[in-house]
Amino acid sequence: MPQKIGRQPTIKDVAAVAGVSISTVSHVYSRARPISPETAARVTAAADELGYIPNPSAASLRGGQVGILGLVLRPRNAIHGSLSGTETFTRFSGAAAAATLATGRGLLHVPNVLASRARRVAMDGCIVMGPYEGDEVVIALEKRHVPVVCADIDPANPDDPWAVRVDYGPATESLLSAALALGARRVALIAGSEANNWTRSTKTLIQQWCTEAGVSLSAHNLYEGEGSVGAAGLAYELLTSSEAPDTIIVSSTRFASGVLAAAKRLDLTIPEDLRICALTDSALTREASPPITSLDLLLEDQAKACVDLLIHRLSGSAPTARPVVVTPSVRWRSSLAQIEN
Amino acid sequence: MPQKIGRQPTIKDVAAVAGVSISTVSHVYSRARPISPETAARVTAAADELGYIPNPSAASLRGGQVGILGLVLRPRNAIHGSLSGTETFTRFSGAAAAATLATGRGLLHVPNVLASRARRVAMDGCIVMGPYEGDEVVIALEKRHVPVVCADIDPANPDDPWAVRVDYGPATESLLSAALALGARRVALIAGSEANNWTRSTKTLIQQWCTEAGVSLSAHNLYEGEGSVGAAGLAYELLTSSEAPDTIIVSSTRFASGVLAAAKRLDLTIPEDLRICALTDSALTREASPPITSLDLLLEDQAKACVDLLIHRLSGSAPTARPVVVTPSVRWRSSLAQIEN
DNA sequence: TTGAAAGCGCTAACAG
DNA sequence: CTGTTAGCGCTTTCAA
Repeated sequence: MPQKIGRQPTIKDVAAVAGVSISTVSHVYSRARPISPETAARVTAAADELGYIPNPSAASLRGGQVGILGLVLRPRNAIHGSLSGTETFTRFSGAAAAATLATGRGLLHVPNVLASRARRVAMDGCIVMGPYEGDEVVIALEKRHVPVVCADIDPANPDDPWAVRVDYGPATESLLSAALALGARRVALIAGSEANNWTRSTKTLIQQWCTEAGVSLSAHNLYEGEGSVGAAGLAYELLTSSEAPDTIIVSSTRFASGVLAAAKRLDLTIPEDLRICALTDSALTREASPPITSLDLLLEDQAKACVDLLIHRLSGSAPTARPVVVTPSVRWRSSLAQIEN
Repeated sequence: MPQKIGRQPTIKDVAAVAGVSISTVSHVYSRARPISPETAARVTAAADELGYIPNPSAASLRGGQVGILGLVLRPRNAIHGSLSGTETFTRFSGAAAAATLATGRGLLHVPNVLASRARRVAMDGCIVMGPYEGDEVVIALEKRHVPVVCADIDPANPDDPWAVRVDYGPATESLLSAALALGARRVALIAGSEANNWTRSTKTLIQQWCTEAGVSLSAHNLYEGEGSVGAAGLAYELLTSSEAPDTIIVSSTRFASGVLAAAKRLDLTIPEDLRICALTDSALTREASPPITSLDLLLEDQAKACVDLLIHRLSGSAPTARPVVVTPSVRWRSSLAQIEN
């Protein structure tokens, strides 16, 4: 019986044309059981003739996987910001896509999990980048029975075996040591306002280090959306106060631009009068004058590790014995030079 | 009857607990018909209790859409190259993701459509960026009955109503006019080797313009993978030949870096001795010394237009009366200054 | 090596 | 406003 017009051919049509049962056609495509070469050829020919393509939704309905890994970028400024401000996210997404595609799966930017108006989409598992403390997206996803892997831990869930951990310790420490060696005595931190581990953990590390080293620290939080203008204002205020810092650490690279602007306005020489460094890297710090020393968060490594870990999780295996850790490194530039040994 | 253990709750379980029929449960989620508030509440409560989530594969099986738009980046150097070389693709992907998410759908990086080992994934439609002439991916997708929208036309299919067109004419023209006004008499073009419209169309436009303007042109093709090193070699060769160009137009921004290196090696002053411009833009041209005049392909506009056009196509509407066109603009920098009027 | 048949979880007539 | 029921297209036992 020929294919009915106006309808996409189904496995039934192919079976009819090839003169076999639908289960045979199914097995030709799923390769789940041996099919004689002749039969396979007949089926393939019939399928080609009809333009048959297995329907992925139907194929996965029976409990199979859909071949899609989800990705959710949590930081509020992801995607919607301008290019330079979102380099972190484009680097991560691009690397995650490359790693996922290499496995034959697709990578999906998942529509807002918390919005009831957004479509519910099928996925085998999901990567959540930069989860907040007790992240509601992670919770919602788990409620949907979607296995999740996080890039950087949820601060409320530090022992999650299904997170790729980011160890900010070594890089933060060498940043501070270098600053100290260069004469830093009064450090100011302009951190973002997001309740994620990057913000939290670096802040804690810096506080601890300063306490131990006997270096004074004034810590400030600024919403990332304030951008360079907001940071310039705050930096100007700090730098003209009676207890002006000699070193400013910023989280976002836009904040770095702002601090640079404030320093210029005050005619401060960098790094002599003021040392600056940033806790992430982008074109804004690389191409600033002077270029700004920054943490490279190794987003490509993080993304690749997340994809690997998620696939591991999907295989049903137990978590790896030791956690997956990525250790950011410092990109030394003239705004805060490395100590020569 | 309580939910069987070890199994995800289905619509049936919810119906049983809520004491309603499965179609009622279905309609509570699909909102396809009115449900009394009380019933809806009972259903929702039961669903919450059981942790029920509608299965997206089953929901779409009936012929509905899956809420996913696919994206395929055709140029060979997409994704796999280094960051600066792939700014084009990250800009496009990021913008496409943002535009898609804004509609409540997800954006999927589609696993290799041509590889039989890659998973077949469900999608409602697909954006193909930078199709080749008679692109086999587009053909394969259409064979799968996936509606396609292209970013930039397939050179073999110039009248495709389902493509977002990129009009390179005005920008190319003003680039060349500026070069002429600055004394250009011998132009060299180092174009990429990809058989896409960007490569083809800009080359043709440049050839035509040079012929009409009586400017000599030597056109060369170089595989994008040769990068700046390859371009430096070719540029050095050209610049030391008896008929050295006074203006070099490159397609990729890596080629621009190479030309710059060759010029430096030959101690040429830019733009006095040699004028340079690029047919796309990236950090490599923005941050070069001197900065290099480039075409901004307005990837964000292209991506947004593709998402809109694809959604239009999915709605079953006829193509728009007039084609969707994006017109790139020139970013004037010192390597080739704009004419003052 | 192949076929028959029972679903997978949900949607959408149709009936009330 | 709600229930019944027949599939959506495919996978997967169970038989042969």
